[in-house]
Amino acid sequence: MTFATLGLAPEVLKAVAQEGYEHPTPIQAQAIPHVLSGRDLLGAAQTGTGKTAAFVLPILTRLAPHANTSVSPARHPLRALILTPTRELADQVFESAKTYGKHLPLRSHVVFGGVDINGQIPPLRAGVEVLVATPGRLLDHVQQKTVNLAQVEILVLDEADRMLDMGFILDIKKIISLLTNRKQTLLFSATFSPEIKRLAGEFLNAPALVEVARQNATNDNVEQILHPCETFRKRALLAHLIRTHDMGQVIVFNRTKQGADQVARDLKRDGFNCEAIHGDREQRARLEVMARFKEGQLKILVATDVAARGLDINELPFVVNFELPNSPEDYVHRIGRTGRAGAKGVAISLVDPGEEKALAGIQKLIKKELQLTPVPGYSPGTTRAPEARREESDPRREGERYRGRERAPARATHAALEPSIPALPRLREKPLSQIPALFLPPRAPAPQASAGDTSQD
DNA sequence: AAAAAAT
Repeated sequence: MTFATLGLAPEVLKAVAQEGYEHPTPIQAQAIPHVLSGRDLLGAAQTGTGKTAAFVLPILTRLAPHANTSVSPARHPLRALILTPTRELADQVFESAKTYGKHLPLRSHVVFGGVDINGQIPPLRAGVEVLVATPGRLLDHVQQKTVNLAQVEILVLDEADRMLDMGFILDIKKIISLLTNRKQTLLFSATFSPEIKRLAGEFLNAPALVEVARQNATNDNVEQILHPCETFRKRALLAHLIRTHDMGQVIVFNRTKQGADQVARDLKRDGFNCEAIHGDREQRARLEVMARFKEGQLKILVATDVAARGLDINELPFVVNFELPNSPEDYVHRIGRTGRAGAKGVAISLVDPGEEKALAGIQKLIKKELQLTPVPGYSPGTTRAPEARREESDPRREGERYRGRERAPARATHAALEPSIPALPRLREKPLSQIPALFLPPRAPAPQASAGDTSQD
């Protein structure tokens, strides 16, 4: 199967080829013909499956025959609208539209909050065929009459589950009510709650169903490791894990913005190449941090759940949950940042005693029993230093207890834990000098150098 | 109870 057989416009195919893509991913192969045919679509897919291109490519193709180069706004009616939950995702989808539409005389634009609205107005006035937006700022533009939605034919609701979680339902309904010329609606969601089904039932017309990931299930490519850890030891354990695993790049998820700042500050102080991203940071800083992380220049991204969904980062090998998320769905999304497109990934979660309830919810959602693996020296009841661990353990004595556990896996609670589970299988003890990637280059001794950059604005 | 998103 190649892109050429899918019926995409030659200009689009050219851009796809220039990006180095030859073969569509499963969701692209399934979705593109449906979108081209004009049918509504319900897509069950996480980001990283090639979902964005699965709708961007056929939408550009559908708009292409009518494309013209006139500068008159009347001749550039807005025809495709893509709504996303987060600003970063909007920007990312926009980049994709720009890239794949570069050989077409179509205009794309993106609007989201957190940046000056005045800068967004001239391009809108000049006319764009494709607009990517977050709901709040789009409605702001609608009120200011800087955008007219009446000619929109194609609507995409990207990460619809997230938009509902974030309380966008009324905004979305309001926006849809303004799309009086809507002919085709595409709805993508990673999970399928009753609310999503209701939304789909209300706004989709006999949709084609395209599914690439199992519903509410975690990717088998992701190895899930959980370490019990007292809250106050978590930061030390995190540093230990980063030092002893060859992580390459990693996102460290936190539950709160303050927590993310704190962790980032600590890691930075220890010389780690890291930055925090969360909703309290300036939009410009958020975009900058994301850009550096995607380039590979930044190695450790300390994030809240703003980064849990939608961000498409190539081949991210590791994800760490410094804290478990408040909602079990977010756990699925977080660990979905790794193990992408066939590659193996590892998701490590640090679980303190207060998080057992959250853990139970996660296990219920993913229908999978998760084992807690203590890390000696960091987990409750384990006191030996990590270095001393392997030699000192008595395999036979430990084995008895461990084998019993394997036959009837203990529920993953602290109460069930014994301080005796064998060493981490993946632990790679390497001299720090051999894994410099995670560290910043040594800088000139400037006493003030580390102050300020991650702290809140 | 937290995060995200319009100001």
